[in-house]
Amino acid sequence: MSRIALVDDDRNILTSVAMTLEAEGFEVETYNDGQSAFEAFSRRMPDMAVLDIKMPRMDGMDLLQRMRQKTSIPVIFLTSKDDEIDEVLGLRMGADDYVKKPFSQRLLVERIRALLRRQEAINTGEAAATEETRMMERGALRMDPLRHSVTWKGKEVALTVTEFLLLQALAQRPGFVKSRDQLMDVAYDDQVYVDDRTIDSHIKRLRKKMRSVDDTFSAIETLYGIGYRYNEE
Amino acid sequence: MSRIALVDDDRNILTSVAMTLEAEGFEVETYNDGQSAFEAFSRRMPDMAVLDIKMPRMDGMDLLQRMRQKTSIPVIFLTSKDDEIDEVLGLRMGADDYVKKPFSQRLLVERIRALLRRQEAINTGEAAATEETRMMERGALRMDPLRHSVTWKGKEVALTVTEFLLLQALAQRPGFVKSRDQLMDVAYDDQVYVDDRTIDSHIKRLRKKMRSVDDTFSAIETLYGIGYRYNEE
DNA sequence: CCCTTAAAATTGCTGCTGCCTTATTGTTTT
DNA sequence: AAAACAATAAGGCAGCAGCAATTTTAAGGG
Repeated sequence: MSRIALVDDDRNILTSVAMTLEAEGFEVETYNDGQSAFEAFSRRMPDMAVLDIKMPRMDGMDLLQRMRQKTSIPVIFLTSKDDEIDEVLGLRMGADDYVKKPFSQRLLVERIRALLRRQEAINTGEAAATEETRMMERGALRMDPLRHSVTWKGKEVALTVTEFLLLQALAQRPGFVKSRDQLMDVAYDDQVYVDDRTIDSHIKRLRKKMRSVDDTFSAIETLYGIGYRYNEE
Repeated sequence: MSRIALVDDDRNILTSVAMTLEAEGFEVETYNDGQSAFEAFSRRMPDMAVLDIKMPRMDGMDLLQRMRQKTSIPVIFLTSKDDEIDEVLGLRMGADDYVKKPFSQRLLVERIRALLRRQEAINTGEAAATEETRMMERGALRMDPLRHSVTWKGKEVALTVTEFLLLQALAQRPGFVKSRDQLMDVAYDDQVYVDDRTIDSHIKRLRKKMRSVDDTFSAIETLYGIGYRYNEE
């Protein structure tokens, strides 16, 4: 069974997440800071590591950098601020995934499983089908529901949860209209009513973000009186 | 079966809520503005009314005021801004309840049912036990989960959902400590992790709001290293 | 083709949340 | 006691969501 190292300065995260992971059948070791984790790793390397970015003594970035000189085990970052995410994504510093705080433990477990599966596939020489199958590609749009990451015309676009859900619903069937009501159903729990114009607001912000990548083509079209439609170019 | 009048300028609310209420077995009539509702009411009065505050031609406040000259049927206001709520509460203008937008239809149905029950009890001369049974009283604190309203030392205090849940959990057992973990369980879905300090933040804001009513006594006590405790005076 | 009206886009604002930083308070050690 | 350490409080900030107000765009009727 896989041994997972958990490094975070918040003891509450450590114990709580550790319990969850152990319940899921993983073997877990926990560390309060990068320094002590690093020392332990030099004695015995875990199968994968979950690191908080911000920590006393040695932060997640430093730790990863030093780890990478010795090993290539999968690493997941825990991040709280958006600029930290940018750093993880932008610098391509060797992290395999990241999870934004506050996070659901269910999600973290999913990610861990996904990475371990991929690792397994690599080790046995299989094609890593997991990532490919979950990706959604529609024209120049690539969405990864698991990682919650979106690429538009090759560039990473940071979407909020609501924006992501709406875009996903629209892109699911390019060329078909979706009414605001249908879009609400996707983005909200049943029974919760929000204003029609609120959907418009989210579409507005979506368009703005996509426009910042390419302002010559608008993928989300308005059907006057009906709703919205996603078009491939 | 009860006839309910629904008055709102947003057609989406009208149709959506009307459908729900009809599915719940109510007889529903809808109006786009206060003026037409008023005219209809003068012909035949419904058993109860749900009014949007802000409307063209005649707004909910005006409508209610005119209605009150003829009838005392239960009225629920739909409000979106906090100052509107203050108005409803502060002016005591004869509304029986209010629901904040965005609202869940389930909640609205609950409120309607509650008011109709109370009305029924009044008509038949029974004691209206509904409100009393659902109220929670702990010392100078009164909490009404259904209305989501809180009174501290006689004064209305506006709490957010999270604050309400935390205070409710604490006040449930005066004199007993609750750890941050326990409080998290109350306020958050299972599996979602938030920082310990975030609980502190909510407690901070709770205290601040309660302090603005009375700054000589603090009902929420800190147990160093343990958690928080609610004390009756 | 212009005018009217309805729908949608945009801008801007507010409330809630979560976390960070700094200051304070409480606890333990010496 | 005083110092060292840990936990908490206070203030403040940024992201997100939802809505309102205003402007712009589209549709339909003369």
